[in-house]
Amino acid sequence: MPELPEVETVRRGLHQLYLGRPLLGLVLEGHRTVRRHPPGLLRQLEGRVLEGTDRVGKFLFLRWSGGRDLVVHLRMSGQLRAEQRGAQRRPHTHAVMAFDGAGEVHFVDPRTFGELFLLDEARPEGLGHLGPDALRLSAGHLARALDGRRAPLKALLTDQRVVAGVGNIYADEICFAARVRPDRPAGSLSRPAVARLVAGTTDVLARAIEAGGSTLGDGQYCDLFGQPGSFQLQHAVYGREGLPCRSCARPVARVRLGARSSYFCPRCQR
DNA sequence: CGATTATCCTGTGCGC
DNA sequence: TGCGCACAGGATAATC
Repeated sequence: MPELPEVETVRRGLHQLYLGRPLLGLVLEGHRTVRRHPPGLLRQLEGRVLEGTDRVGKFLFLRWSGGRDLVVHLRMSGQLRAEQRGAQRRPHTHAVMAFDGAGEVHFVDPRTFGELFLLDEARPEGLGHLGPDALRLSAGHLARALDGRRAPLKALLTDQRVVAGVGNIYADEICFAARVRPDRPAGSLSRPAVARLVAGTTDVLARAIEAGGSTLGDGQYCDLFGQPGSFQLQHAVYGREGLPCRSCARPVARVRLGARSSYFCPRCQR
């Protein structure tokens, strides 16, 4: 599932392929992909030049000449794929952006949770609720966010208002790196544990970006070119229930937090 | 207010 | 073989 490292990998691909290219056309199919404002507003992007790309958490930004930002969120099953001009659309293709001299980008999303929207037109509040991007997380901010909270640590690590970009997979990997159980009450963490979480966040996400993200067995995530990531090969705990901990060889445990599976090493993580 | 649960959706893989 | 169902999970609305 696309989390920060996967979205960053896609962003870099878009930047590499399409920066400086004019958008010839943007075609939408279906009614769910643009839902924060009238879909027709996207037509104002046609003819504009892609001047930059950005990312906050799992939100991807395409910045266009004239000062418009198209926001893309892949949610769980969304993909952006680079295609040749006029390429056949695979199933669940909901948007096609054609670039002058650079082929097309297809937005493919079987579960239709993903979305596109123009930043200025977004309702209700835009993206102002997002916490700091996970790569810019500070110990002070995290300590304040966790202070006094009884909810499981992982619930706050995956709360985009606390820190933007961490989802179910990387929250488990970060907790392992910090040697803290994901089900610990958030407010019970010591100051050193919070510091380890911040360091673990930076380290895990940076290594995951380096590896092109994680592609699980379902093959849901791939980059613009259809290539899977390889960070799953380095996962310490996620998806490894019963397998030996890479550090102490004890079996990795799985618990459910909320409705999500969470993996941890009962010995290495307290 | 904080914490939990339901909702959106489809492909996949499992048990019976 | 086929059917039903649990599961995967990001963000947000609803509810406790």
